[in-house]
Amino acid sequence: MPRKRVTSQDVAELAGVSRTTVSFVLNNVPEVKISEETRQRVLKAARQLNYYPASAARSLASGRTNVIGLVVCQSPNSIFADAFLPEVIRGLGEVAQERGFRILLQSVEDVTQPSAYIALVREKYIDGLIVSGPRSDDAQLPRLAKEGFPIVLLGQLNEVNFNFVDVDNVGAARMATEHLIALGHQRIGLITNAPLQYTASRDRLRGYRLALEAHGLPYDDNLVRYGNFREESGYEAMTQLLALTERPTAVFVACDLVAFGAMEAIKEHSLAVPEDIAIVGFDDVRLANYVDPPLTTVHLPAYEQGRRAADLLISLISGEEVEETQILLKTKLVIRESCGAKLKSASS
Amino acid sequence: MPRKRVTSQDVAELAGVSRTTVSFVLNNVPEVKISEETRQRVLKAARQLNYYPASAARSLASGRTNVIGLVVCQSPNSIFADAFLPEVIRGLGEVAQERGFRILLQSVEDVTQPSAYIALVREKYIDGLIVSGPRSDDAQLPRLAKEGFPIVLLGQLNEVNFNFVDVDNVGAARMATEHLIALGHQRIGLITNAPLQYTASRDRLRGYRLALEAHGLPYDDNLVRYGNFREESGYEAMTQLLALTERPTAVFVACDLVAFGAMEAIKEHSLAVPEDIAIVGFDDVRLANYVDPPLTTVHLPAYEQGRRAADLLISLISGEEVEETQILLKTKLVIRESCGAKLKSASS
DNA sequence: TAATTTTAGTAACGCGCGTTACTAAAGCGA
DNA sequence: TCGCTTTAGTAACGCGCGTTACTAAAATTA
Repeated sequence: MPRKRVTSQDVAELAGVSRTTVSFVLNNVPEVKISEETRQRVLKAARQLNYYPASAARSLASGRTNVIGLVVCQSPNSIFADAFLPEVIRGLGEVAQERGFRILLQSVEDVTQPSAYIALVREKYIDGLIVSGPRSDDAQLPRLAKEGFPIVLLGQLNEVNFNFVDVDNVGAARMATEHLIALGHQRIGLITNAPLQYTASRDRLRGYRLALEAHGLPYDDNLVRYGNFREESGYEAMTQLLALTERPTAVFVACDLVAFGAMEAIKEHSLAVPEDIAIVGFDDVRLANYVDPPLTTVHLPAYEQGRRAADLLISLISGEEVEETQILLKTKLVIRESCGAKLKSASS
Repeated sequence: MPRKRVTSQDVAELAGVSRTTVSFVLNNVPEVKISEETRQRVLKAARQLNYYPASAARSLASGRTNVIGLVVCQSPNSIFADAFLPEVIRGLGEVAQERGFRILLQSVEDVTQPSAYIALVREKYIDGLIVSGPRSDDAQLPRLAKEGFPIVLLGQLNEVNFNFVDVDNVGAARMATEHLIALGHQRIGLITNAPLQYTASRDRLRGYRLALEAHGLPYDDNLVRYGNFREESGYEAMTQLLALTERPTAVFVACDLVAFGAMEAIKEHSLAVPEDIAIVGFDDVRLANYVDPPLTTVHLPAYEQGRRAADLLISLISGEEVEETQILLKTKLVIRESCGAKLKSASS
């Protein structure tokens, strides 16, 4: 005997009012006056019947779903930054719940077939979209944005004027490099996280250069190599740096995984980190705390990114005036042992 | 000029048929005959108008949403098994997409307030539920199940007769222990992943005992200690084992994180892994491949779990006859260096 | 040819709610 | 008392679709 679904009609009858009144009370429609007494009667009836409005009917009538889509592109970045996605989800989920939204998850494996999430929009499953790890070869996304559909990127795309929440890569890279400079290093190498077509890579390179310039250090092309997310690329790049006649005394590796590969190469040359070569990474993968020596690295505020993205998107959906639609979040340098800072402070 | 939404009415008019016919064609209703010619006309009109049915209207009329809920309880297990959630999501997402379902994500932080996902059900956002890391103190879940709402657990709960997809913990623990036995160990310790109120802990203990029994080895209470997900507990437990007058030559640690702690303790006693004490872990956290020595451990088929769970749930929702509603997945032992197997094979 | 079945399609209802336009009653000052 | 405003609430429409019950025409059978 699965009792029939309780509708607002049932609540209305029990409370002795019209269905309209029930709707007004439960939605707190401000411009309609309802006496406190009937309001309480309605609320009581609803509680008594354990009434839940049917989402489908509600969104059919209102044109809104109160659901936001989270599109997760399984790009190399997000795959290797292990704890990133769960943290983002945590932040996102919290804010969504606070503001009465649900999260619809769409993971996109096949990048050539990104249209999966388009259906979410067309079929009106969702009111807005958060895209993690957006691809610049995705033609659908700019189109949607141009139609005025609310979108927030976790990451950046240079083409169109997207709303986004991202990490301040320039600032982070600069901070990391300056940390090495402050430790007395003059010849500082860079191994990027990825080829330069990635915005993040370019930005981190820029931060590195800014740091050098700000401290009067020359920029030397020979000291810059390019990683591609993976360890092997770091191993390879570091091997090249070590082969230099004048090799760097410190290297900023703009991706932890790549940094692990780099450290491997250093070990194989019977050199020590940080004594011979200091290393600073980027991402603060969980692993970073466990390698030998523990890696000094830039921590990503994934949780905060999730929160801000959700908040921004929901504000856009709700038609609120938003002052800041392109948000760069500050990062934090986690100082462990690979940079040699603790060595310094111990010896001094 | 955001052109008005295209409805099935528009398609009907363009195709010169009734709206009913459009619905029949697009939903492939089998018991209704539509001539191939009009069918094509309708399909063409739909394509031409770029028609997408509105999900809200559809589910209001049909009573189904084609959405499944994924409830992620941030329990200690899932938090520390870093790559677990993304993998599960990947598997889940694939199957869901294949079978025409979406995924609604609900992360539950506050365990005392699990009712958040109840609203998902009551408000008819979803047709079924997948619960990752279910809590036994969650009173809502059994109630829902009793009402006949389709639920699949990722994990197990002993109280009610839930459908679930889980790892064969008994078999996995037995396999791990037997691996150590096969390597010649006679005194094998056990450090559990968690206290015994957790089903998984009990099962792994049981697998350990079964392995001993099967090979005529005595079970010794002194060799069994209890972890609680975290490294420190492993450190602590191993320290106790090392203090034994007759200490084990190998230890099966039923959780990688705990195993890391244990290895720490071993190192501090100036003992070597695996020469002095062999270690086998459980989870195959990404880290496992990078610690020193790389950890031999039980790999969890997270991706497969996601797939099977989605498949089972959708079958239940669709009212299909399902033969197996309680699924135990086989695990795989990943042999690295901490167990000493490679040592053996090299020396022999 | 008439009676029956099959084929191809339609009219109309209902899913449960938000919302607009309207009304009846009460309050209020003159 | 009358006209006017405010208060409190309602009737009715529409959101866009699935689905049932029905029908007209064509095909088949007797």
